[in-house]
Amino acid sequence: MATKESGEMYLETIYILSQKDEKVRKIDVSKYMGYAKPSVTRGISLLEAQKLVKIDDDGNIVLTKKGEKEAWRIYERHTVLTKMFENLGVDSKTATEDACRIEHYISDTTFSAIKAHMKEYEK
Amino acid sequence: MATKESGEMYLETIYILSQKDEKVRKIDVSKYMGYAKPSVTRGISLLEAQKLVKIDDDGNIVLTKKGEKEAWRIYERHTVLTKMFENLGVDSKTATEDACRIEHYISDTTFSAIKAHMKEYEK
DNA sequence: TATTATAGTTAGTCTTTGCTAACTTGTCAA
DNA sequence: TTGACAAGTTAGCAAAGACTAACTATAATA
Repeated sequence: MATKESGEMYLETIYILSQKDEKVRKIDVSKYMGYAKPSVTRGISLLEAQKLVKIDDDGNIVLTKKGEKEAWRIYERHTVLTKMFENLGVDSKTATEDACRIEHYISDTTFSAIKAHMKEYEK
Repeated sequence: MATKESGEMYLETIYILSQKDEKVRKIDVSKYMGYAKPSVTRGISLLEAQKLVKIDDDGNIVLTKKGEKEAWRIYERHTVLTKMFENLGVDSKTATEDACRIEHYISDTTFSAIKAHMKEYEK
């Protein structure tokens, strides 16, 4: 899983957009992330090279099994971290922003510990 | 405080080394961080330009008031985050590694919330 | 004093990841 | 059919931040 921050953001965006809309094109990613079209072209092509997404015949971006798994991994970090920060009293906006930055840097070990703690806390 | 990850790591390293040894030179930073000497030369010169450190007549790196404050800010994040992860059951090594990556990305707001929570928890 | 090792610098390279400019392609309407 | 617009690509630039190679300068020792 050598995906780094930039790639992870593209992946997460594709994941989020495909929850909302059935079809995701590069222009959607471009608009959502606020990146120029050529940046997206390249960003996505790197994901393609890693077999994380493919482009179907109509030009839609489709997550592969592997991509889906990885995207979920990041998205889960995002939601759990956001929740944790909110539980600590941080406002929604800041909690999301921080989660969005930190999600790329937390190890599996630490994330598991956080998740376990949250589960406990929920009770 | 527009210092970013790389600069923050140099600053934190200087801070840590100056706790241990009275004098800190670039070569010490180089060895501690595992970076090549020219990288350190430039890294430190960027800190100088921001008035975060200065080089005294003997070539020692000295934190300015501003640098000291900023270094402490980062170091505190480091220690508090490490402690938090350890409290959640994460092993020392992983806790430190994660803290070290995350310390650069956490907002003041969220960090304050974490600190408050830890203080509560200590009781 | 001359030699040598260590610290530090200069110059220039590489990778990542954003950008703009300008082109191509495909669709839809006048 | 032609014109125009939107999506996407190609080519090349820029900044950050690491690197190596090779130089200089300082300091200690034979």
